[in-house]
Amino acid sequence: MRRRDCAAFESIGGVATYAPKESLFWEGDQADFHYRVVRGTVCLYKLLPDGRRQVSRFCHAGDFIGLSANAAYPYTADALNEVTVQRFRRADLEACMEESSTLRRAVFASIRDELNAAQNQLLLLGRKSASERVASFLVALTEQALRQGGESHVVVLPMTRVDIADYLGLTHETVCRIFSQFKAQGIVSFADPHEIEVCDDAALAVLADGDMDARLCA
Amino acid sequence: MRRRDCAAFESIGGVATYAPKESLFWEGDQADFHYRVVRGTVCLYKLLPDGRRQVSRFCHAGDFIGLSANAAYPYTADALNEVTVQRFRRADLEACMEESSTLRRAVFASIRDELNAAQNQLLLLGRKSASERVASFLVALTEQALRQGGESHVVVLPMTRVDIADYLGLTHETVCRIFSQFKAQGIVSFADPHEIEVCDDAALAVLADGDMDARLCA
DNA sequence: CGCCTGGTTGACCACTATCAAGGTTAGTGG
DNA sequence: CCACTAACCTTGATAGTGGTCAACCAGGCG
Repeated sequence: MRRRDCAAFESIGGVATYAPKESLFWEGDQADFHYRVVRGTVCLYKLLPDGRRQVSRFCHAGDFIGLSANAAYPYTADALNEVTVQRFRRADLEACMEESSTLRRAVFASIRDELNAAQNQLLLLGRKSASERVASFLVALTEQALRQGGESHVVVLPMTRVDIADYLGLTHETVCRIFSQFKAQGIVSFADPHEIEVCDDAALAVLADGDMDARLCA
Repeated sequence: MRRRDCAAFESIGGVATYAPKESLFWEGDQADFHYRVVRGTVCLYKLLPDGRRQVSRFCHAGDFIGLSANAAYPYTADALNEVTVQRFRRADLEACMEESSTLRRAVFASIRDELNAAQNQLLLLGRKSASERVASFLVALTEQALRQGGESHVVVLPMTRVDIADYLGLTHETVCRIFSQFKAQGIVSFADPHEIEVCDDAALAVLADGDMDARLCA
């Protein structure tokens, strides 16, 4: 989105900040606002009545939140760390979209990316083993770090092991064990559990989806 | 979408038919077309290199296919039975969307529904037990049958046990076993494995997500 | 008639969840 | 500055759900 195309868009959005563990909204709340992450990481999740939790997405700078909502939010959104967001009244964003085809395309592209990511996650949850899931997670994080201009192979994890487990459909114990196993195999290395250095990204890519071709691209 | 709002939309779409097991397109194909199902059921799925398969959606009459595609289709689409679709050149549909805000809203609502469904499926695959998955599947099918004006409690399954298993992240043996178990418990009943009568939809709803409140709604 | 696909059921086993204990770190209050 | 506490992380032992392997049945089609 070029600046001039979304002057109205920029103007309708107020800025809000949230402390770690604070909720932007709860599943079932009336969805009056859309959000866009400016800084920090937001965790979106659904709960079953007995407390089982599935994290559907971690949102980083630039990501929209709430685009898929109908009347009510279909998930809860928690800030994982210090988070800054733009916040728009839904009606305002929709009005703006009527005006600007550029904004329309941006929003459309965003929701399409979200859908693609969800479909990849379906494959992960439905068919991958625990170590494949963790490897896929690390691969996705390194790719994201690269896109954001990161140079080193160190991935920063703002979320806890429980958050990761609830994202990957595992338990936190299993996530721990597999991180340890990858460490023992020399695939990753870390002292701080929230800063993981990827030592062998080719091996990780192979583990992620059994694709031997990934090695050729290394 | 009212008829007059989408005259152009109707006019750009050619009609195509596919035989059972025929593919509309393959994952990785250049995504030149969008589709809309008129009749029959289409199965969308992704494959891992070793052949493991995850069905991401079954598409019925009215569903759009391919809206989430970027340059390439992110999944393969197979006809499960005799299928009729409308087929649009992507560029044409996009041009039409620039013109008609009604079409835009319809497409947007469609992709939003798809995203919501995917997020529910994430919860199912990540956190539900085998019997909860099968129960959820049957509940979704009965709800869909109701929306389509169906009166009886008989659900028609155009897909095989393998398709269901690949949708629910299980094996076909497990799906069979749980159908048999539900039958033994008097929750469903069937002679033909593709026509399942739901005898106790309240029990099914409870099984689907452990929500005891579902009983109150019965 | 015989093959092939799809469905069902059983026996066994592996992967990952569960339960449990201990370690580390950060934050808090004395 | 240090003791205390509460999260969070890690590792081990055990168990259970669902996968794997195998056999058999039914129906459709060449």
